[in-house]
Amino acid sequence: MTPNRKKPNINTTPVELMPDFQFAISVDCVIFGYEENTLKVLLIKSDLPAFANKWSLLGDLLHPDEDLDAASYRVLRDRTGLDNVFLEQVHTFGQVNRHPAGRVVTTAYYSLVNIRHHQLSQLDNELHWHPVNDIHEMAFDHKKILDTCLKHLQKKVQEEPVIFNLLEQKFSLRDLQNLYEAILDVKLDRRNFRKKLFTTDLLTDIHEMEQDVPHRPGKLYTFNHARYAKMKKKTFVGIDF
Amino acid sequence: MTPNRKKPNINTTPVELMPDFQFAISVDCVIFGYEENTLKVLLIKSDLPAFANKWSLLGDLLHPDEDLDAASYRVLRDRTGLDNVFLEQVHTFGQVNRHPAGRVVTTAYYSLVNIRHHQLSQLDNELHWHPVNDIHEMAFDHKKILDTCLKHLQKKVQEEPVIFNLLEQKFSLRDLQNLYEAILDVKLDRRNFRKKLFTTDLLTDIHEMEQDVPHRPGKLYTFNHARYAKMKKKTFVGIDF
DNA sequence: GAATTATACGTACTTTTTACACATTAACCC
DNA sequence: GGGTTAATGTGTAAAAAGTACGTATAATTC
Repeated sequence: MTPNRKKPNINTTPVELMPDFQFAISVDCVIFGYEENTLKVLLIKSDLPAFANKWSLLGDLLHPDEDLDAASYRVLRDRTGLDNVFLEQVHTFGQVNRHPAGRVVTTAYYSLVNIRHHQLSQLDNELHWHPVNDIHEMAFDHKKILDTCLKHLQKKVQEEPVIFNLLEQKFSLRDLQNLYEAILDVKLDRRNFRKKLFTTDLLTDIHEMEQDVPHRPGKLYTFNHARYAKMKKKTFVGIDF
Repeated sequence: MTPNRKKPNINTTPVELMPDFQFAISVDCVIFGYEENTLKVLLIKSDLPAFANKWSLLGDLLHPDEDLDAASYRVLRDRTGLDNVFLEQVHTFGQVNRHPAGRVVTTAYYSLVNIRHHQLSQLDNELHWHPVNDIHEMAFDHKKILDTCLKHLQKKVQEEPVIFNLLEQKFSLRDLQNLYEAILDVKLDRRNFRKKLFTTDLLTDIHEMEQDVPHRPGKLYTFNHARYAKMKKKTFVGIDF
């Protein structure tokens, strides 16, 4: 636990650095979005020859004077222009040979963003939203990271109302149900879904209706952040397996 | 994401190493045990002057040719002599100044062991089991790590039957309930607890009774690993917040 | 052997989950 | 403009799970 070495500086010899301070650390962000009834993830074409034409998560190396969490926020901000978005650490991947350029341990985060709230940088023409279910091969161990984050998301949306980060501010119950179904990959009963959601008391009826839909328009709601903040956290004590 | 540098070797200059490969990575293990109706954690006296007389988690630096998970298993094996025990990654802590010796990012794991199944090394007279609730100050950011892992454990024991790792192979329902109560810090109704546990069908009645207890002896049970393995994982789909 | 204490078991009540049916509204098509 | 289509909006009964709680039994202690 204790690296009894002084902080390396420009005069530090390699021998002094070795073997403890020879690691690189990166963060990788699984940025989820939702569009056309489909859960998507933002990917970039890998810039490594070893992974030519493979898609890669958005990541970067941790800077020497940067907190780990800050690095993931930086990646997200730089790539999407978005700030103050939902971002959570999931898991750290540290297989010896996971990166061809050397020993790079990476910490995976996932983020939930509203696709329409940002513009992909014009410069980033290698950046694209991909339906999560269409992704089979990726660079590095990124498929494994994606799978891990997706499982985490599936669990999370059932425990906390983070799902609203993926929707427009105003949404119909149908939108919300479609999104749950897309993430969880299940079909839900419409009537029981509505009942359940209304008992949470977190939806505000804004007395507006959907516009330009080719069927009877549904009511629009917003997520009541204030009420959720005040909600006493469910001190769930049960055994459930 | 791409450190375009060659793998460092003994001839690599510091300038080449900087700034990417100047991190150290450690693992820290929160090793939980259960004794005298109390949840405990295995700690060691910090060997850093900066944290003299503070207690510290068991950890070590990641070796250059070692998987991250392997490092945590190594720490556990070296310290407790135990192998094949429950061990799970929880979170990675990467604040810039969390370690006085330099930039060390640490990945926290927690483990559940049976205190009586191992002997603390005679050499490790600085190693002790501490009641979790008595710990207030620790070295580094280890108190925060401990708290994070404890919360994780509290959630986990309600979702999966990992708790049996902390008990003897044979245990009474009272033992089991006491342990749940110690971990979750709640009082449970004895009758409902029994009912719930029996519906899981994971306890095997071995037709033995407690010995040498100063009251009516209870039946002893074992955890049915085989049945749990066969149990189809509860594909829980619900919204619960 | 009476008092104490913990085990073992059962039942009524409440809450949550699940399954399922019908009327309503707006767009579309002829 | 009226019938068709496809979605929204609401209600109710049965099943399952969770909660509260009473009493008999077995072993120890004094």
